[in-house]
Amino acid sequence: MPKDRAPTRIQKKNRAAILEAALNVFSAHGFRGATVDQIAAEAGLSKPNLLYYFPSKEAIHTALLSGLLNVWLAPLHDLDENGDPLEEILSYINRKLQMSQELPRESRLFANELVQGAPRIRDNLSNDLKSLVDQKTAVLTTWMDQGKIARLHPYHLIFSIWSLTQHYADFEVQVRAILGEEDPFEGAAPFMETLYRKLLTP
Amino acid sequence: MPKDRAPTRIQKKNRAAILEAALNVFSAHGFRGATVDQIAAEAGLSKPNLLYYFPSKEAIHTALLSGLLNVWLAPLHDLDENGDPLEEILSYINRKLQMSQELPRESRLFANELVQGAPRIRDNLSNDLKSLVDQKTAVLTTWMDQGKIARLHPYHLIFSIWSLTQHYADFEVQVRAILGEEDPFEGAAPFMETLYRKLLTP
DNA sequence: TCTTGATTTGACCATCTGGTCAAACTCACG
DNA sequence: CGTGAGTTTGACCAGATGGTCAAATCAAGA
Repeated sequence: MPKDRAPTRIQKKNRAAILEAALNVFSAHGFRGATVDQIAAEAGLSKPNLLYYFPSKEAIHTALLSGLLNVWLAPLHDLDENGDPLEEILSYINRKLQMSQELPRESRLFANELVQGAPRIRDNLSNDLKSLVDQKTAVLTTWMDQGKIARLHPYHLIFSIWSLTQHYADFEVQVRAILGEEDPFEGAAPFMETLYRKLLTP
Repeated sequence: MPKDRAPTRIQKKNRAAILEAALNVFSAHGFRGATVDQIAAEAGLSKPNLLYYFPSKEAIHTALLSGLLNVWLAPLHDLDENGDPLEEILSYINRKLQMSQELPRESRLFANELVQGAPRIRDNLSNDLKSLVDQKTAVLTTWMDQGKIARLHPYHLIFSIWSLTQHYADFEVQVRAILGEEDPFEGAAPFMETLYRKLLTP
């Protein structure tokens, strides 16, 4: 393990390669289903070499998840209480849908973890996520109080956005098995726009 | 392995115990994350004894999945083209939501499999599932043509129902982390009823 | 170029895991 | 109660897996 100095050129390159490989492998097979050998091979390193950069399989997973959590929550963070309510929400939905399209591995990484009870990120859920959601549902509730959007259960409104957008990444095989050649996102975007316009119009 | 005669009392009891235990373990840890020892212990059998009833870990998983696929698809199968369109769809949604509540392990079993690319049930998706969905989307399209429900992309309408209802089972930890003590399904049912009434009203 | 710290690796280890097998035990039934 | 089929188990195996370590190699600054 290198000293705690500034990372060298090689360290930067290899750490990045490892995290990229780990994202591939963990998102496709889950934590338990992924092997260190697999990640090392995909990163173009030997196993001992990989373990020179991260002390354990778990450490790689943790580094990956905590690094991505911010990326993952950014769209919700951006929801602006001073913007136009309907447009803000629709824009949030579009960003989430775009992330499902452009970052499906990240989506499945979290899905894998959550489906199995989130044993390695439970704390993040109860703390960071919970407080962010509480903050934003307060905004939603204000908008409802002002009659700017329809009155709905704010938590379930958020859940619906998450589940609908992430479905296309998390269950991509199923979506593709049913749609065949048709591009999932081409239909998804207008469907969701219609859905939330109808739902949120007071 | 016993002969292919009618199963004995002990065979029935043990096979059932194994499948029940396997449902617990596979749904909580995924195929790769589950161990035969774990399933055996949970079923109250020794590992060799378990492997006397099923030839391999994979065989248990297959038996479990194929046995549950019918249960899982039954609500969609029941969608009746001769019923009242809106009520039929709302009733389908309620049954799906109820399954999420009463059979969360089954939901997570499929979710685990799907998130990882459904390596063991790909065929079922492209065959059974695809044809059932095609059949039912035809019904939905007819209803739309007749102006009885709003015109929407029928596949995405189905996806939305799946994702919204199953979200509460598959990502239960997350839902609970955010809702706290509040019962998820108490809010989910009316939320979804409102959503789909607004969405489907022409 | 030399030196020193950073990087890489082959060999190795303990444990876990799916699966096998022969021997022992139990049960139902004539 | 004897017997043969059905059931259970301890001991075992091979391969996979996470991780270690000392030795070898490499890279960059003095």
